[in-house]
Amino acid sequence: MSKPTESELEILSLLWELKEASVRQVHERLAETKDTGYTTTLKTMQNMHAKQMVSRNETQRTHIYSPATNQKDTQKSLLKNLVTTAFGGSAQKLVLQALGEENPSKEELDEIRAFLDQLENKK
Amino acid sequence: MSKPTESELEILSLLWELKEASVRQVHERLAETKDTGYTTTLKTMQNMHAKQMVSRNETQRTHIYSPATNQKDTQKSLLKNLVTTAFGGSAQKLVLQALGEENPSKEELDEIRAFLDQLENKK
DNA sequence: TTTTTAATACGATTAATTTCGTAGATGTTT
DNA sequence: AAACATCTACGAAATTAATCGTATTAAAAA
Repeated sequence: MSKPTESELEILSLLWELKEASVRQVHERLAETKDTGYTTTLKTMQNMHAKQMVSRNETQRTHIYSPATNQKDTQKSLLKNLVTTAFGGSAQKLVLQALGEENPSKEELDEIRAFLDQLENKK
Repeated sequence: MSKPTESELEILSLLWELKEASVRQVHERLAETKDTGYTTTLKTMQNMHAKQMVSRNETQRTHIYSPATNQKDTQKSLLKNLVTTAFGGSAQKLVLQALGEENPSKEELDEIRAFLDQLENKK
């Protein structure tokens, strides 16, 4: 399963959120931040379908797309890629940097602590 | 400051590590994992220089390059980009996912805990 | 001093990605 | 039914990124 391009990832991300959507729906969301034509979105989604990155229901004239790639796996590989290319291979550094930027709430901090404990117990 | 391409990031990353290096030195490191010609590396580094992504000392025949973009800032913007495109805007999710993958040592876990405490005290 | 080695510059090519126009089909409205 | 709107398909242009070949110059070795 090949790495999604930047444009593909934008769309994939929307599909993860929406679970399923028509080209029109995706396009309208994209249009909020981007200024490209409808057929551009269509073509990109067709490409994604050809690559089996999304599946689609063709029983209606308006096709309905849904993600075919697991969100977790994709996130995992993108993260791994970022860690090796930008963080010298240290996920630790990435985590600290991300935490520093996020300004997390007390609840989020506790959630992370709980997760850390859980990881530690596994050893 | 524009986003580095994939190839540029590989080089930038090496320069962050080495502080400064000639094209030859960078190329030899790249050659460990990649199979492209010397002039490809050279050209990419020249492009980076044109974009002011790196600076170089030209007093010697062999130019010495160093990063001109701050590592932290670049990491920050790449992280932000990944969070919005792949993690639906939630840095929290990214952190948990990264931790889950990393299988961190006890020491690293403690270091993260210390950092969390520090963040909490700031509130 | 001649030859060889190692560097930069730079254009050109190839490859990948993004974008869009147009044709044709199928619904929808009047 | 005619006009209009909304789809998909598909090719092709435009843009961006990556790769390399060749010319030239400078240093090092013979």
